[in-house]
Amino acid sequence: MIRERYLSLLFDIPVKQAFTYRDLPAGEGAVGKRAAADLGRRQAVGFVISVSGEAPAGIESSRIKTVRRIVDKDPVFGEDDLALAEWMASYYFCSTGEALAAMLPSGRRASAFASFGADDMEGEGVAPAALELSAEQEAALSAITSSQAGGPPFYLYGITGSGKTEVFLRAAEFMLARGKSVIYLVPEIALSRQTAEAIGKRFGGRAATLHSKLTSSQRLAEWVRIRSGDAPIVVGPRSAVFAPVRNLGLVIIDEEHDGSYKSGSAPRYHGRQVAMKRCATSGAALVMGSATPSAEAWKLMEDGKIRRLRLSARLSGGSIPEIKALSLAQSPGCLSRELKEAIRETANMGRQTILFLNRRGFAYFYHCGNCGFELTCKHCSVSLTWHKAKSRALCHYCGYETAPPRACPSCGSLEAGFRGFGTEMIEEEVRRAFPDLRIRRVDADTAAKKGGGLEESLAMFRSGAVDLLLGTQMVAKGLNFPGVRLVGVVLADTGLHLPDFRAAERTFSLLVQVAGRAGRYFPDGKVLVQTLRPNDPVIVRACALDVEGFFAAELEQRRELGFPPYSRLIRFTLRSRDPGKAAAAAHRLFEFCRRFLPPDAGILGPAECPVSLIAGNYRMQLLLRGGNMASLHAAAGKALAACEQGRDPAVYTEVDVDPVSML
DNA sequence: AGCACGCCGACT
DNA sequence: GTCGGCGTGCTC
Repeated sequence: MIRERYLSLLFDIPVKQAFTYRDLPAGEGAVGKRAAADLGRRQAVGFVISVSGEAPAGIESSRIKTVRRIVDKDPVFGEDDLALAEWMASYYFCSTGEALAAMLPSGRRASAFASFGADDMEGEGVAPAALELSAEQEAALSAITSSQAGGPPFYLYGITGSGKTEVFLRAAEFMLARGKSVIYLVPEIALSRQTAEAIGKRFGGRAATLHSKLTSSQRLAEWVRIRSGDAPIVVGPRSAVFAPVRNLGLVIIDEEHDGSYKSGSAPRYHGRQVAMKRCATSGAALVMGSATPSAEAWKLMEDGKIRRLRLSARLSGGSIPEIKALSLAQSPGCLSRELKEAIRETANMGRQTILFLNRRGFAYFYHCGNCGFELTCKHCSVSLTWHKAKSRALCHYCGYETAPPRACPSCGSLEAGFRGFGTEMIEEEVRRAFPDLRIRRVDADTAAKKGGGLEESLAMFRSGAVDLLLGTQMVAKGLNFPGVRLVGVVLADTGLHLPDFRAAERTFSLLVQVAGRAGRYFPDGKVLVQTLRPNDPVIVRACALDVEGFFAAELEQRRELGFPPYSRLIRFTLRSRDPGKAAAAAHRLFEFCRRFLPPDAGILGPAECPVSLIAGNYRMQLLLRGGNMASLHAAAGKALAACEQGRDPAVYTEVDVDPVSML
């Protein structure tokens, strides 16, 4: 008689516990495969992490169900993958099942794998012509190719157009030639088409690209192709860091500073952190690059823990464009006289303009000039934004909308209304000022329309059918087009005063990236930055492209305030319908943290989150801060475990290790 | 995370 | 009297 076999399954649920099932009679269950099973009243796919002949202790035999079906013929994860998932689970306080789900192809969202064949390459070519490398590029490449396993990571630091991509590609070629695999991370595949195309051209059928618009069968097929070794180079966003390549030799992180490398939902991992872990265990090299490194990376370079490879020369003779800050303080509208003149001049030359804005909507907030009242969302605490096309005020967090009051609801004054700059408002002003120009607006609203509003707009812009492109960060894609001469940043300081210690870093980075790209693609052009504070050092240094100066000042400030990179953070968010319960839970957690925290570490809060109410949930936050992540982490773990006993079930606790966004 | 069970407000 | 809101608890 065949002995019964028991499978231990992990599921993609926030439950840190394995579930035992009986294997099918044929005994197909094996470690590393997925199994469909009844979990409660629903069916779910779990990951088999162990097989045993012994009945498990601590559960009556009658409660053990039999697995419905074994999904995979061959295992989809191995011991090393499980080890990585377990590391993620402990580091990011998620379940191992959630970590595995993020790593594997049928995981809930995003990550899809597609082959990048020659037929996929449309659009203007990114010349893969094997030009000779500059001396700096050569030096950087040889530093990377001669590195030893276990050595420090490298950082290609240089302005846009200094040839980082070419060094990345050569380093990749070097690894492939030695039979090793390469993972090439890019911020968001939609925003990195150029890079994806360059890699597709360079490596053809050996490259796989990940993106979200694929069927699950295509996904799995590509995943198998990568795992089999047929696609030794993989390009994709943060989830590509899990690509099941064989014999990993190199991980590249392009635009390292980009916030999209940090996952916004469980498991809240950082692609850079996972890459470091994978490289450390596999002995692969790690190379990052950006014109505007993150403050964390900059500090590591200063300390010599990351090797900085500087690319200072601008290739192909491109010069840096004129970057000028314009004060908007006196201007009645949202376009200064000088910006209007530049738009006119550009149009007269038959060239194109891009206007940048980092906020959507017609206006920012409802503001009463008499009593100072602001209209905010009744579910969330953020300002409502006026959408003229809908004639409604709406909340960008929960979607609540309402008709805006004519008079101030607080004091009845008629001096109340919407103030600020949004894409719609600017569109209106630009259209009024330039009725003869063909203007197109691109933002989250227009891009969300199916039929590819964004792609269509960009195609029109590229072909010259549009004179002026207007929109949020996503119009950055248009910066690659040769017809562009003028880039206007409508209000540079909008992000500067957010309640986030990284606000200056992000504003600086955005401005330098915009200016750098503008310079790369139209060196004869102009970048005009409108600001209410033309003398703000962040704006001044951004306009001067003074990265060193910015970080010298910024790091000094971070050091004084004790923020990263001079400390590490763990953020707890406690949310509940009931503000009192959220606050009580936050205080309870605070007490436990205080008990377990080492003396050199501190606690910030508990305090209301900067956005204290989202979709009817009150949010409190608690920040643990310390110089040593290991002890901080241990204390957080103990505090959370202690909180489990007698916790209020009406409060949800979220943990974010190394948070990137504090909003 | 789902998903059901369960206990309080406005409808045929 | 029921339909349905979402608060609470469990999942081998």
